[in-house]
Amino acid sequence: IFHADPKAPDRTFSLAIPPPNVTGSMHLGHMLEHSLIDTAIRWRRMCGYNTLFLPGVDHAGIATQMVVERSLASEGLTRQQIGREEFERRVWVWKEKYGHRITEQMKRIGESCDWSRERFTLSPELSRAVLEAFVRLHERGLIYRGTYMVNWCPGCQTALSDLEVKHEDTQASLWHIRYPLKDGSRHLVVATTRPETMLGDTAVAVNPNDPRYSDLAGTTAILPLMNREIPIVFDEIADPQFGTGVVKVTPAHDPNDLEAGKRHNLPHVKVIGEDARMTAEAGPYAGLDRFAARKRVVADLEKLGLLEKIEPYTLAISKCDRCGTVVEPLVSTQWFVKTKPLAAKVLDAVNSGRIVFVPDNWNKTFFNWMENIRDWCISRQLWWGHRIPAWHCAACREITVAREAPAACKHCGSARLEQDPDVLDTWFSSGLWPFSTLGWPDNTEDLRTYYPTSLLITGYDILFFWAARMMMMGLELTGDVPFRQVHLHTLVRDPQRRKMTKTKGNVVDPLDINERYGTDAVRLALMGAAAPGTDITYSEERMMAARQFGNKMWNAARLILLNMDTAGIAPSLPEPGTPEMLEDRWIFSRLSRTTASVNRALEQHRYHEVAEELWQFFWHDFCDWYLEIKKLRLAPGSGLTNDWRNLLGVFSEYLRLQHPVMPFITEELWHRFGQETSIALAAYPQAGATDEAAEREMALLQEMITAARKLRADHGIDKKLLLEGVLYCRNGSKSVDLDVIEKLAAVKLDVRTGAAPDLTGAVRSTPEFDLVLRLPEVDHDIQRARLVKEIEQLEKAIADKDRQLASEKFLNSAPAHVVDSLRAKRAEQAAQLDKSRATLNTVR
RNA sequence: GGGCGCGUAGCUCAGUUGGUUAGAGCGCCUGCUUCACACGCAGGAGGUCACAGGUUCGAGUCCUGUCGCGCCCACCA
Repeated sequence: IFHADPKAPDRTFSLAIPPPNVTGSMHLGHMLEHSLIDTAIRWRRMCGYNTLFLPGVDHAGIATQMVVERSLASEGLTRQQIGREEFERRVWVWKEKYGHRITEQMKRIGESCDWSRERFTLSPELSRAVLEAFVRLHERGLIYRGTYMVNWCPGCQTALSDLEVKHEDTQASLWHIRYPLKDGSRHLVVATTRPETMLGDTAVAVNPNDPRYSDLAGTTAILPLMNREIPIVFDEIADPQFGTGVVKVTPAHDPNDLEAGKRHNLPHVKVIGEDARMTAEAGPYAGLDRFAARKRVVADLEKLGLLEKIEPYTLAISKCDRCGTVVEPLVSTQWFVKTKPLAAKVLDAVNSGRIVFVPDNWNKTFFNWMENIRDWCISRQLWWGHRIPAWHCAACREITVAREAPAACKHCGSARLEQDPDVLDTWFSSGLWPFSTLGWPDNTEDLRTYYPTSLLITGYDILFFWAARMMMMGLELTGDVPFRQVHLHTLVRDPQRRKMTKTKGNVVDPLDINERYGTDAVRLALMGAAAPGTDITYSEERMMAARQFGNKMWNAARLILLNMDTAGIAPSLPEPGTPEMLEDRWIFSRLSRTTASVNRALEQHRYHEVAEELWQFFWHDFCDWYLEIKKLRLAPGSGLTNDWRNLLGVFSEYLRLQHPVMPFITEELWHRFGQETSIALAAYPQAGATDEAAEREMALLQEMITAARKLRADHGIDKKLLLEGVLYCRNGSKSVDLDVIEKLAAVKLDVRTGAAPDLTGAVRSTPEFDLVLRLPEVDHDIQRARLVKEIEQLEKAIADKDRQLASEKFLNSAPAHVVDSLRAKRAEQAAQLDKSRATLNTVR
């Protein structure tokens, strides 16, 4: 999140950077953030600017650091002794090695020492904000505690929110099991993908409108293996179209069954425990792992002849996002946030345009999610994080929620209180980030100045986890939006286009990439590839290309500095002079266009266009043409001439324009050109006027030079060999800068007005000019081949236009400017075609 | 099951509201160790824009369908 300080927009800059490991996936944003951290540190060191670092919320990251500290302690070392770099290296290694198994590790370590959980939280300011947010939401009835079906991860040993559960299509089986009726008359067949849960069945359901089973009212079935009598109930839960139309009801292990159970007052039999093993309720299966129990149940049913059939079945299996363990739905008592009222505020904010997504690809998905949002389970049974500020009374079993540990139970006055052992979902505190970092709940100067923030930049993969929660929390707790715009950037994928995640191990270390290619090159490469809406495939080639660009900038700067020295000018960036020469008028016009495009692209968050425009301008306009021409003008000992002022003016503006993309090289060059203060403080360029006449004239000049080079290249003539020739200009020769053409094309030309009387020899003809060169030897085959190809292309282009121009409908319905420009282009091409044909005839 | 997106040069990708001969980088071919840069310069080859229809004077761009690929969301046994 960038805050522009409204009090001093040109002096102050502040930057809030979330830690790179919040989700474990590799973002474009993370890579850019790393370079921003570099930049910010540099700025602060350099000029003492108001660069504000705000605390992040990476609990797992902090926990990892704790583990490393702990392992150091066992070696008798401290963090200070080994130094920051070595410490960070070890943290990285540890993360690589253990990744998602952090919970397990933390528990082991936590049990073996006396660390209190509070040590795992971050800043006291953040803890206070979390506490305050929880208490206020609780007071408003937006946080409640209840017993519901939750997603339980046996790997992490904690409850999860819906978002932390990922669905994966898997080839599984559908087991059809016979449940005999109590009277022994027949049996019902139920289908299930989780046969072990049958041990917890408390009913069998059929659809009330299903004629096949209308005679079953009031009857009971015998639950196989457990030999328990269970009622047969009529409920919509059974779909007559699916399978046999009979469904087993397991209220303790399935959300739908839980609802059905409520409707029919069915008991809950919890046969799978938090450890993923069968409970005592599972009778003979108690103690077995759930998957082992599944095998045993199936085998036992088989033995009893109660297994009707096994069908292959594709099902979306639920797995824990963090550790990949198959999630078990369990009835459990947890804390929840009531999300509907919060979501309503968010929907209103987005609908009314107070929050805008850029690009808007995700609008539809976002609305869909918000409209169908379910309550958010926020309690976690982890070993780090913010403790829930709730105290359980041992006397009356009631709960007291308070900002500070209460001395007595609010309900019965007992002092036998114990704090809830659970901690909060990390995204709960993350959701407070935009304002907790500014001093909330206090009404601080920072909060008044910077809130709401202007822009959130984040990856779409945490849109719901983070952005949506910040909106809900912000609107509820501060009454205003946390940010006005959300730019959802793309993800960087690995070369096989897979998402980069720590669990897959296909991540790259941004610091390492920065080291290898240079931070600026990495930024340029990523920005150039970051077209909104589609992901970036990580490509080393792109990094290398961007590095070459950096070198090109560096070398161009060297050229300028060397020549300044020769000219007797101290390194400086003076105000631009008067554009008198064609190349000056042209480059200023091109620069204006580039500046306009870049500013527009920045506003629209089209960063790839920024990178491309800047690349194109610098390499192919500034270096290839402008500097090549200016080199001819610069004289030793000249002092600061108008030529120099123009050159330096353009260069200076370019550096400022490029600075957000490549902060380091531009800053460095800025200082090498004698600037005292940071380039970041210089005004960002705004577009000036364009000069279309200059652009046209320059295009003609370029065409003349290219024509000469092509003739030379076609005939394989040594570049250094000076060629003589004649240039016939249709509209006179006054504006032709002969010197430039001669130098850049290594030719010596007579310039005449009018058309060439004779097109024999090595000739390039255009409607504007004929260039005839005297070559040692003219290869007519080459000449002919080129002309024939040219003629073919022109004929096709003209034929296409003629077809359009012959159509009444086109002439009547197309806008005038389209018709006009088509006619003009046709005339031009026809003229060129005539010239080419005439030349071809002479070659024949 | 619902939603979003992709398929354009050998490779990686641009192409904002439909409008002149569809672009870039890398790679490839030819020639250059010219005093900023061989991480470079000059020139060049290479595309029936996945396929089939449709709308339109005009489609890479809009619509429909097909094929292939990817992502997000989803408690149907």
